[in-house]
Amino acid sequence: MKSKRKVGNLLGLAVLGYLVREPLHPYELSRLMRAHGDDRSIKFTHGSLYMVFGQLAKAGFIVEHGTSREGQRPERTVYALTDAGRAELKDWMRELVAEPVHEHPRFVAALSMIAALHPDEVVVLLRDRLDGLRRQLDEAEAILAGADAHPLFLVEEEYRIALLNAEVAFVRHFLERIDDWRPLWAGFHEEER
Amino acid sequence: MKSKRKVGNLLGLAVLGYLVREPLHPYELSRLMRAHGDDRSIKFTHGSLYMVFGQLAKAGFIVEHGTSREGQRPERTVYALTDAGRAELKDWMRELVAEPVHEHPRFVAALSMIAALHPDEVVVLLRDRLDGLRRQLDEAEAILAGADAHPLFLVEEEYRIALLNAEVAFVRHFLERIDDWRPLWAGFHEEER
DNA sequence: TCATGAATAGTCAGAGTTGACTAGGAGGTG
DNA sequence: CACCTCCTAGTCAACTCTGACTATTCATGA
Repeated sequence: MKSKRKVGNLLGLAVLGYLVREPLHPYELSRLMRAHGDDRSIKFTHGSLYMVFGQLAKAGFIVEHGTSREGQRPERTVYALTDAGRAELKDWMRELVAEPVHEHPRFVAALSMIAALHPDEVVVLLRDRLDGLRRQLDEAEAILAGADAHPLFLVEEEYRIALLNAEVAFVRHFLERIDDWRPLWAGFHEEER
Repeated sequence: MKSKRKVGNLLGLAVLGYLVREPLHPYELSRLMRAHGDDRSIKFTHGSLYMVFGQLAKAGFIVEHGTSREGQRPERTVYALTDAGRAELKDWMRELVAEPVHEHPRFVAALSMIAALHPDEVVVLLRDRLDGLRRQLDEAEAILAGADAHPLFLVEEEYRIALLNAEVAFVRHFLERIDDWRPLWAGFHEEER
């Protein structure tokens, strides 16, 4: 019942998604994705891209579609999608949309151990965090405002903004309650001079 | 300027956080963490725990504190925190609380390629997702209601609930707008029979 | 009392990931 | 026209992680 995907890296999904339109070589895809800002949505380094192409080929989702060369540049291996690849793309997308998965954001880890820091310090740190969240919100809103694409293609940025706003609200609420908890909380830190 | 932590796995942070109270051996910590429900906050498998103990020891954050044995059970290696480990715990916690980091949830990847699916199908999938989110919310709320700990020690569950609610609101809003976008969106899928 | 299963304690192969490195071509500058 | 830097295209070693596996002991009950 453990049926796992042959390629688990979400970068593989992006590769399938681009190859559905036209055959590409890894380096060109790398430029396309950077230009399109896909590194905001999908973790992606230059090195892992070649890995993923190899994995997708081994799994039969893509095949070499010949090589091309431009000027005296090195030869480039162009890949095209297979039918199995097209099917995997659809199936994978369906799963990702329909099934929310319990994830592990870093802030959750920190919150679960927050009592390890003194409340006075936490107040300062959370204010810093609010500044950082504000910067991320500004960045995301600038992207929404500056893009001329249809909102359908910016929906992931809207989602990110929704989560950031929720986090801001949570942190503010947390800050308000720290005073009530201070007596108990500060007690854990008494032996520290 | 790239200063990286010697141990990057957040499970290492949890280990430091527990050892600050008392020396433990890996297996016992494993039980403690499961009993405390820490697997909801920190990704954590039995195997990786031994890895992380090894890494922390190599980095000088913990040291062997002798071995113990109970009955005829196998001998257990007990570890204790060092001063460097105590410092790392504080420093790491400060970073995690103060600096929000751009992360890559799976749903963001799916949203960034959502046009690859037909809008009629997306409507169905998103309703499934709402059901799943509802289940996760019920679970989290049951944990809040059933625990008798001080709210300070449940704050990570409150954060999770805040994010889940934000996602529910986002998905509902998305569903409402699909009709407006349908003409354009369905156009991408015309050539498919 | 003997089997069965659950808990204890840990190892390890294989898969995945990161980031640094190579190596030549194109473009710009003084 | 010599030099420098960025771009193109890809490889690879080292590190990390996952999950399956081993081997022993304790508890249960038929």
